[in-house]
Amino acid sequence: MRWSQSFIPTRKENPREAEIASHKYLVRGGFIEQHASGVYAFLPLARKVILKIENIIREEMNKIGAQEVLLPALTNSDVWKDTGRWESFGNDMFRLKDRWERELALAPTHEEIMTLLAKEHLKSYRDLPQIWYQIQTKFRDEPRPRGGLLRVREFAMKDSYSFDATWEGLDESYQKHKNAYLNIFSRTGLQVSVVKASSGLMGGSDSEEFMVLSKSGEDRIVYCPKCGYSANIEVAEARVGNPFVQSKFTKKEKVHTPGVRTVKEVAEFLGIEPSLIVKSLLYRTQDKRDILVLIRGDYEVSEAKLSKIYGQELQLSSREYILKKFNAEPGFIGPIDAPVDEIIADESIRNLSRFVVGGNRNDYHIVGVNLDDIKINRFADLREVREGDICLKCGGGLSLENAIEVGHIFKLGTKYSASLGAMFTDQNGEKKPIIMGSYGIGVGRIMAANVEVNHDDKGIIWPFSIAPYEVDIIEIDHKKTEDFAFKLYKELKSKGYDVIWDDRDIGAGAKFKDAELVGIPISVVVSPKKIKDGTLEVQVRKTGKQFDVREEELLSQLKNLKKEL
RNA sequence: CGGGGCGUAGCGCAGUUUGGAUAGCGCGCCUGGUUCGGGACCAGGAGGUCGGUGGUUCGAAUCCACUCGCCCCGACCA
Repeated sequence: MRWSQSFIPTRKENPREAEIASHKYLVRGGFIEQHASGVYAFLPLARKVILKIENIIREEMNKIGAQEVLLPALTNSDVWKDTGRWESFGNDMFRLKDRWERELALAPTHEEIMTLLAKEHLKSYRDLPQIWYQIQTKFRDEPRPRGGLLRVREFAMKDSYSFDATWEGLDESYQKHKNAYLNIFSRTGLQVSVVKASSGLMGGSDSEEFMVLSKSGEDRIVYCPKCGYSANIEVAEARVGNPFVQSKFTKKEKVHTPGVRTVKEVAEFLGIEPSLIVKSLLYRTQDKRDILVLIRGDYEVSEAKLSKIYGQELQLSSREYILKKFNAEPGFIGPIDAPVDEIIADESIRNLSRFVVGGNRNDYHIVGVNLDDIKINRFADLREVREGDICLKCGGGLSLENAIEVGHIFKLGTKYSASLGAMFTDQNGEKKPIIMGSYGIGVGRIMAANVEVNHDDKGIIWPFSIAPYEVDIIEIDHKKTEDFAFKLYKELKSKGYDVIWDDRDIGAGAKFKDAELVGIPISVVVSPKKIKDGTLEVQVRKTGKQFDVREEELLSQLKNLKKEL
């Protein structure tokens, strides 16, 4: 391709709305253009990158025997109602009506549609196992799109689904996907951590996420540098830092604590550690039960864990509601004689004694409290793991890191097959629900995460495998070297390189800047002076190295560079 | 949905506090010329419903109300 004829609208300045590197550079480099919040147009360069990523995905999926399909994005509401997700997806699902007022949805994912297809055709254990996948646009009405391509409302996803007759078969299909995913991410130039994850709306048992460590990521993962344990913070488990503590108070009594309502203030006021305070938080379930959550003062409640325990979203109660219910400010509520339906306590308070709780009356706390003084309905792990907590597996100290989720695999089991009646007949003539798995990859996120991880202050640094072009032929003075450059261009193309020829009649500086911004791995500079001596200059984007090569050595040099990049 | 911010030429911004005449600047774009190894220079030029609607006023980019859109921080997910 000639640059002069390409549609590559690069810009000198950062777009107003972009804050993170991938967003800035993808817009500045002329890859993407925003159309609406969380909706982007993909211009030629981005399209090329995406196609390269998709092809790598296809190769790896086909390698494990998966077959590509393409299902509708516009779907009938019935299927969603059958599995209950018409309700549970809530506002995240784009819904619409046709001219006959029939309800439709733009599919946010395809478990239902795939399962229906399986139901129609997979009738016998002889038809199993199967793996079907597609690369398709999904629609989710995200509450808050952000970070350019990191969180959008319309996005390409590779989603695959496995259908097995046995649980062992599911394990195998799952493992195949895991291996394929590791290949895909490594081939697209990403280092990923595989972490235990919450299965959320998908349901099912095991699930793991593929995470790219990046400060722009909106997920947080916990990992143990010693033994390699890693998990999404939503499900991460750990032992508390200092497990047994007893306060200086020797008997239970009410003390006046005027105006001190936060844990920090109470700790300072009473002269004790925050870990000796038991924090009480009031939550409300969807079915309107009041749950008092108790947790050690130096920890935060994980609402993800809480929701999992109750199987529904819990809402932290408002100040107004607490005032009405307790006749006290939120900072002063406590578990003793609390007017609630249930008291649930985090494991972190199990070993405490003579601790401090709210007095359920403004400006009062109760000190010297023991667990016997409280009627706790149950204990559970409700804590959000903190930096420095202790690894359950090896006793090492845990670390926290931000990450971008680029893939997620689930063992679904029979949730969808059972509710939609996708049954097969086994060898004994028994009808059983098909055992399923579902596996997703965010295609656009691979692109964005790549830029997050691979960039410098000049622009993007693509890995060779997914670069929009592999080689950029840069002419210093187009008028003088056009014939030479054209020959070189044809030659490199004939050797299979994806090459762009910067034949524009503009200053060399601008061409270098564009090449760096757009992130083409290798530039070959054609200078009128140097070609007289039979040399060309090679510039390597990643290392910043520049060196001259003899014309006849160019191809072998490129071959070597290709291996490294 | 709660909190914070923004909307002025294709892009990035100033002007709004304290209302006033032809709404500015840089980049980009067009024409001519000189240049040609790190976003060139000179000369000339085009380009605006000041997000929208309604109001206040002799007069609104500027004040008021409503509204639309976008970004960032918190609860979901690829």
